[in-house]
Amino acid sequence: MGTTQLETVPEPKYWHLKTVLSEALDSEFSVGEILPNERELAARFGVARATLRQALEQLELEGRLQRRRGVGTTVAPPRVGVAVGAEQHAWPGAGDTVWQPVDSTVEAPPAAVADALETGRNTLVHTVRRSRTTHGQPVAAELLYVPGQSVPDLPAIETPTGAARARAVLRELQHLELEGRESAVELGSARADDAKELDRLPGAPVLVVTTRFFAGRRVAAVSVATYRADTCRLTFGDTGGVEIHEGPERRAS
Amino acid sequence: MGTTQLETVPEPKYWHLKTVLSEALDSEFSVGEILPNERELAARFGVARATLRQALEQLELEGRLQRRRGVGTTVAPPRVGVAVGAEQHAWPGAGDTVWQPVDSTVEAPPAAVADALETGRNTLVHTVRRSRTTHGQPVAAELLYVPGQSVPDLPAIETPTGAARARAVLRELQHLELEGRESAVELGSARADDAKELDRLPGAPVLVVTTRFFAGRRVAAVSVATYRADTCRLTFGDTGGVEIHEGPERRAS
DNA sequence: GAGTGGTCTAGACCACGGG
DNA sequence: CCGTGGTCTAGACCACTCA
Repeated sequence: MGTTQLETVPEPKYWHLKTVLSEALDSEFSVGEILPNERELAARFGVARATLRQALEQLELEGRLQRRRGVGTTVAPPRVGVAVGAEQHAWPGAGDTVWQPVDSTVEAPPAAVADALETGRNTLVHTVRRSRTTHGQPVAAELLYVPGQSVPDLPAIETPTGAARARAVLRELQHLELEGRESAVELGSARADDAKELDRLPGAPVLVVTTRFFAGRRVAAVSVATYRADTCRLTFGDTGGVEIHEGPERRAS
Repeated sequence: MGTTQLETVPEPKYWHLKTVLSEALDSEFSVGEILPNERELAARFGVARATLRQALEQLELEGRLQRRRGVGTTVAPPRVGVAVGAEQHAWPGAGDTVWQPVDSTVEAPPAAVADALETGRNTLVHTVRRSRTTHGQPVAAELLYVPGQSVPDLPAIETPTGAARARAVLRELQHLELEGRESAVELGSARADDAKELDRLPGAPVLVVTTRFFAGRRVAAVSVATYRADTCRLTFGDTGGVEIHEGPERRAS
């Protein structure tokens, strides 16, 4: 008896490091500032570089830091709020300024999308690639899947090039009456193509927003949008597209 | 000349590993099955354990695997869709079956919440802790912040114990006419208390849903709900709370 | 070419769960 | 107790950016 053994929970080093760094970021650094490099930080805290990196990874995941190979680690600006699923009854691309059509093809969608579209697994559909930027930074890459039935007049006006074709598909889509939409958000990791468009490395954490558009009692289109999880806060609600809040918002510690 | 140098992109080992494992999961394993332990897997693939772990981490992030210390690595079931922000005009706790009141206190909210509430930084508010489970598994932990003005009759009926007090606050809230709500989703990492409630380690990836409830042209309450990012898919839309889809949904490879 | 973050190794020990 | 995943180390080399 006597060995009361308080504090039986030895906090992992990287967790403690993260806390210390987080407080230092709040008090001693300003947005955009470059931190000392990893080798020096590790030495300064008396830990192995791998351990320090574990702490940095967490802070990057939380949107506090931004790391770039060959450049360094900088203090990230607060996450930007991006409106998602506003304009409940507007088709994508209707007078859109935030999304830029990039390309368009005809191909067989991945199985999960085919299921959501309720078409057969091997049915060809139109695809439209779009990218979204805010404040000059890429924040999202989207792939929109449109079954041929949803744009019956398209083949007649077959346009050759990528972006123009994309716009044509979006234009045809406006002819349908949109009845509703359903969205889901989940965590994913960036595929190689998305990563490139988002200016991140493959495997970077992303928020995947899957939306089903309903028209004529059918699923008229499916969109899979990939948002940078480190820089974005997705906003929903009755705001009509207005961003909820701006400023130094931080989660409770 | 002659050294045409195709494939100048040496794919990282862990990335390739992830792909190989992912395909193996699809074809050779079924949900709940236990994988060989990390040391054996690493040996089998001829890589260091740390490298293998990097691949496993990614797969866990994508909800394909579940790892538990002292137990092993198992194949995760498909993510469960949880409805968020349905019933646009219902207060939290109105005949709720998915959320369980846990506790309630009076305290000063964190700065970010105080800002969202538009109360002063040091104003005391009621807090209500709730937890959400699906299929017997904990999926979310919520902290609801309610300024005293929103529940003016509460002090008179001061109830002592935690869960009962939580229910009392929620009941008082129903008296207000809810005008709308705004939600935002972002990636975070679980704090120690949330992690415990979610049966995860601290730092585990979570989807943080911040909701502002409006009544009487004011922000009447703010909710910060923390969902397990590995097991959850958050659904929004005109579904009235019905889950969007069930089944073997997988993102495009 | 110098300096950064990204990948990888081969070890060690620890915390936890279950028999 | 044993086996599991979680943490940590001290190195090495690679890929990228920029002057």
